[in-house]
Amino acid sequence: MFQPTSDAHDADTELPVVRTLAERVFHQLQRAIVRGELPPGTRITEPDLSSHYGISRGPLREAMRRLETYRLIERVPHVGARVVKLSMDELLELFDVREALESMAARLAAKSMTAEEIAGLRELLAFHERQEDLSSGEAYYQREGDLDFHYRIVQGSHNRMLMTLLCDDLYYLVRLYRTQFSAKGSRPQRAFVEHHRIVDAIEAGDAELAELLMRRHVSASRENVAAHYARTLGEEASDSPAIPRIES
Amino acid sequence: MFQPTSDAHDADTELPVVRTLAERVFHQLQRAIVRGELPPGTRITEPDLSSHYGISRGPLREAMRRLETYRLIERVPHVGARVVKLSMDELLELFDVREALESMAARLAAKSMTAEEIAGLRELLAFHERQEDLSSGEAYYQREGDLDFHYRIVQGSHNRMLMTLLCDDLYYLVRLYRTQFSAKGSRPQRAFVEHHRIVDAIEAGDAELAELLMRRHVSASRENVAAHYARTLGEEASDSPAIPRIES
DNA sequence: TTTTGCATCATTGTCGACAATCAGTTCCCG
DNA sequence: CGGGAACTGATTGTCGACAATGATGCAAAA
Repeated sequence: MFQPTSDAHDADTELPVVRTLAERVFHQLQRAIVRGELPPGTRITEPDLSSHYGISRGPLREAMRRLETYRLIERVPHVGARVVKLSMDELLELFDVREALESMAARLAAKSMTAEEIAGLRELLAFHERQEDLSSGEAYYQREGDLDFHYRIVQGSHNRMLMTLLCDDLYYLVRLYRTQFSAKGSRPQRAFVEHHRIVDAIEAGDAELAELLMRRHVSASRENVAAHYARTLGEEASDSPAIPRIES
Repeated sequence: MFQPTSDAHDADTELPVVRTLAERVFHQLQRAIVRGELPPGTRITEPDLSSHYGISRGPLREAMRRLETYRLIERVPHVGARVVKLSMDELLELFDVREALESMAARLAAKSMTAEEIAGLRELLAFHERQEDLSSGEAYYQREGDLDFHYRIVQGSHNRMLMTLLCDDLYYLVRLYRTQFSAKGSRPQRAFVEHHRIVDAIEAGDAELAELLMRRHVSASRENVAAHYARTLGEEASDSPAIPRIES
């Protein structure tokens, strides 16, 4: 049911097992939305999409229904659907939810993670550090690698409901936010340190500490985004969207 | 979009505004499942249900898709769907998720709740106490009133994403668990006291305390369920896994 | 007797067409 | 000239039928 592999965010590049048309077009649409090919607010009409993807409206409606549950589109009966338009308020709300769920995940991970999983986590961090050393570019790291880290922690909680909520339901929303606000990490070094501290606590089996650190980690990220947004909101009084910096 | 009224659990008795057949049959099926009229594990076939409700398979499939997102049924492509079968492990997982989300909700509620909302909360508690005094039956309280309290706290967080997750996504799962495991409230008095303490903290604007109390409240409920389950499991000489202890 | 292969069948997936509803426009009336 | 009601066009909701897939049972062979 779940595929606790490390490369969950590749689920849209290498199409997983797709047994039905609706599933295929769902993944295609999801990828298009997350990548920004379908800009937020775009109105989605069933005839257009069905002809574009070469399928009938039946499977397309099922795909759209799934997109709705992932909160990537919003539908109104008899009116239509449009790609979700994200506001800064909602982004901050998402951070609160992540803080609650991911800190719980860290607590559970400290008690449930196996030695192999912890080793893989350390390896992941080392890999990311090498990446940063080489290209000094935190672009890839910030965009995907960081999510990989959080993703593994959640998997390590061994709580399937938590995994579903965070990795299936909220994961693509986080990615969408990053593309929409063109997130660039503004504090990769501190994030690296915090990641290491969290792994330390998990390895020591210190659930309390792991939870606290993860909580601060997500909270600091939230404050970073909020502060940057308030700053950019100072000079601009127009409708030009602010470009906040999002990290982890 | 949201209806932050106090009687959310009546959403299935008094049908809300239903603009489409799929919505109507969705609510009917949801109600049937939560009430236990469709026992867990029941295989659901589209032709049967479509003829039973007098609609075609199109809207029925849409209703089933929504039920799937609410985790009330499980579908497998080309195989079929069945009413979700709940295990004790999953129930405990649900408690962990609730502990994380509802404690966050209490924290936010302590900072965001209006005086009117707090007054309504106190009124709700007083009403429940009178109910208990009158019939000395914690049946209604345990089954619905308690959820009402938690529901209002979540609404008081003023975090729409949190509200959606807890009240829309997980709410009916909680109710289903209660009917399936025939939850008997074994500690109504303590729950009452804890509820009052939580409201006190919220009224004082003490976010930290409100969060901690809610966390302990949910955790205690979890331990209560786990202990009761372990006790009833005593006669069975199974390899019952140890119930992990969660401290707050 | 057990196992394997096949055939049948029920159920789900998909499609095209029709009906109901809504948004935008135009026309009429005050 | 402005406001409101009806019209038009498009889009969504619904339906029945066909195709594809997986499950079930039987029969034949080892």
